[in-house]
Formats: sequence, structure tokens, C-alpha cells
Amino acid sequence: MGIKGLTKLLADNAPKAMKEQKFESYFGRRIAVDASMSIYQFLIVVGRTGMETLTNEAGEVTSHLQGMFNRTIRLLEAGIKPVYVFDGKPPDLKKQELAKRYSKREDATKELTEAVEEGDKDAIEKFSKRTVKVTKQHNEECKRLLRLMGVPVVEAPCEAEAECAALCINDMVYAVASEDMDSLTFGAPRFLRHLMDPSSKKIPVMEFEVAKVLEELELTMDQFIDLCILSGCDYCDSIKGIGGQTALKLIRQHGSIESILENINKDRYQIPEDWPYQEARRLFKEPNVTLDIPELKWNAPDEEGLVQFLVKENGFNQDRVTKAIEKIKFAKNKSSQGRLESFFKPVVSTSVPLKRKDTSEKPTKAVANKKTKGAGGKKK
DNA sequence: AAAGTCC
DNA sequence: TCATCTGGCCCAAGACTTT
DNA sequence: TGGGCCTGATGAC
Repeated sequence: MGIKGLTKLLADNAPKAMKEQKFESYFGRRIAVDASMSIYQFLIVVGRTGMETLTNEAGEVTSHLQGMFNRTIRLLEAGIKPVYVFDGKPPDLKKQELAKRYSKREDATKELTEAVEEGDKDAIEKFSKRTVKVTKQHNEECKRLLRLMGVPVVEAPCEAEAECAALCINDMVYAVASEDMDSLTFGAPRFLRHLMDPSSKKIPVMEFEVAKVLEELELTMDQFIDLCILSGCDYCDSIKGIGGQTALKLIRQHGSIESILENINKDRYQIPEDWPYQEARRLFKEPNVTLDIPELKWNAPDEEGLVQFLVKENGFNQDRVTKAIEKIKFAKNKSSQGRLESFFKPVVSTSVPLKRKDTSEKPTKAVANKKTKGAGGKKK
């Protein structure tokens, strides 16, 4: 996933486009998150020891629910309004990449079997993580959980990252939170990394603005997309011998992949056969996304429903769930006091006009900017 | 901080 | 020589509570 | 799975 080496490339060549932010500064903001990516992480790490995970009485995994539940509460307590976006059907060009992952999981499964036979605990630990796959059922369970929590869910027609970017482009959310750099390639105007980290670690939230990236790299969005493709993306191979630096130089020099292909020494650089860079470009530029979604709303939690689902069906501790529900309600009250959208920073500079998707009607969620000196103390 | 628990 | 790309290796990927 | 760090290979200057 993602664009190879893009973080470093931007750090070296567009440092002003990235800005350290505090977790707290997103109070009152709507943030889109790729749900499947989160679920994947939870399945790998939450409560896992070797092949053991958290499970309900039926022996079904509940790690993803535990992770999703805690994280979402954490976000709500920070006054953040999360929108979870679920993957739809992957584009054909990603089939290769997905096949690669599938075969790696196969390999890991074999190695895991061997490790189990040999009783090698370290190896079991290592390989069991590599066999993790997010299933339809995991996704559906998380959707159910989030709806019970009163948190909006969006079902993307295709790639969740692309849908997240589209929500942001159309002002339905303030930013996209992801670890995946291709959010920028999809054109998410504001993109946050490490939003979830800061509690335990000291890594600050890193905010990228695509407009500043373009400004500083002196590229158009189309050129930036070409740069990402050349650097290496999920949709097609890159050219051997061309990494981020060279790609940037070439794009600046020639302006597009077509022009580069006309001008570079083809003996020196081996162009892949059947290189679908144009198709890849189209997937970034005009991804299959929808804006035809229900209004994003953060409702009160369904307390009975949560108890039924988490406690009765999945063996969660009654007390903990009850307390967690209280946290949600408290967080809701707090943020509905500040409902008139507090903001702590002077408004974002939209110096460079962002490219909008062609949308006839804009949901015009014009955020009321009202000063609210809310929520002083963060619970610690 | 480190270790243990969540289910 | 210097810069850059590559490939190999290692790691870590949650969040909360208690000690 | 990606990212950081290291090494060695290979052009670029």
C-alpha cells in the first residue's frame, strides 16, 4: 500500500507542506478513517499471543471489536468526529498486488504450520501475524458496532482511501487520517499521519496539505500523480533505476510520464512491458467514489444494543462496557456544547485553490466558525 | 517504564 | 567520488490498567 | 505490510 518513499521525498523536498500538530487541535473536527486498515491492525496486535486472540464464547475473534471500540471512544473523548470508510470492490489493476499478498499469506501459513510442529514460539508469533486477513464478517461486525455507538459509516464503492479523499475534497470532513501516503495521491486536501499514535508514543500528529505539497514541489496535481506512479504505487510497476529523487527531477524537467518516455534513454532505463501507467493515473485522478451517502451524523449510543452486542454476544465485561457508554455520552455532551464548531487555530489557508471533483451540488456543510473556549482540561 | 489484561 | 537505487534484515504495527 | 537502516552496485558529475 502506498507510494514508495513518499514520506522521505516530501520531508526532503517539501518540508513546509508537513506540519506537526497536537492531537487536541482536532477538537470538533470531522475526520475520515479507512476502517479496513484499522481492523487489520487490530487483528494483528490486539490481545494476540502467538495464535491466540481475544474471542467470544463461540471462539470467534473479537480483537477488532475491542480495538475499534477503544479507539473510537478515544477519538470521541478528544472531541473528534470520526467517519469510518469501508472498502468496496478493489479495482482490477490492484488484482496483481492483491494476488501477491495472497501468496505471501499462503507462504506464511505454511511457515506457521512448520513453526507449530516444531513448537517454535517466536516463529509462531511472527508468522501468525502474517496470516491475518480482514474478512467480510470482521467488516460487518465493526459496522454494527459503530452504528450502535452512533458513529457514521460510509461504504465506499471501491477503494476506501479514495472515498476518504473525496469526502475531504467535498468538505464533508476536515481531514483524512491514515498511515497510507496515497491519500495525498488521491488528492485529500488535508491528510493526517500518526493521529492515533500520540498517547503512548511521543510522535506528534503530522499534517500534510496537498496544496502546499504541490506549491513547494512546483508541480500540478497531475504531475504529482505521475511522480507517485514513477516512485512506485500499488497499481503498476515502476521503472528500475528510477526512485523518488530521479522521478521528481524527470517530472520537473519533462512534465509528464509521456514526455519522459519520449526523452529518456530507453537502453539505460528498462520500461516495463504492458505498463498500465495511464490506467493507474486514471484510478488516482478519477477514482470510483460516491457522494451519494446519508448525512453524516453522530448520534447518541444505543446502550441496550451495545450491551446486547458486546456483553451478551461477545463476552465483553459488563462493567467496562457500561463505563465506556458513559464516556461516549459524556464526550457527546461536551462536543455538542461546542457544537457551533470551536476552532483553536486561525482558519486554514486555502491559498492555492483545490481541485474539486465535479459535483453539481455541493453538500455545503459550511462549518459555522464560532469561537468557543471549550473543553479546557483534557482528562489524563 | 514495564508488565499484564482486555475476550 | 557523490548521489541514488536496490535488496536484505529487523521491527512494530492497540489501548487501558496495574505494578 | 511498510519503514528505517545498512550494504553494495551503478550511474552521474
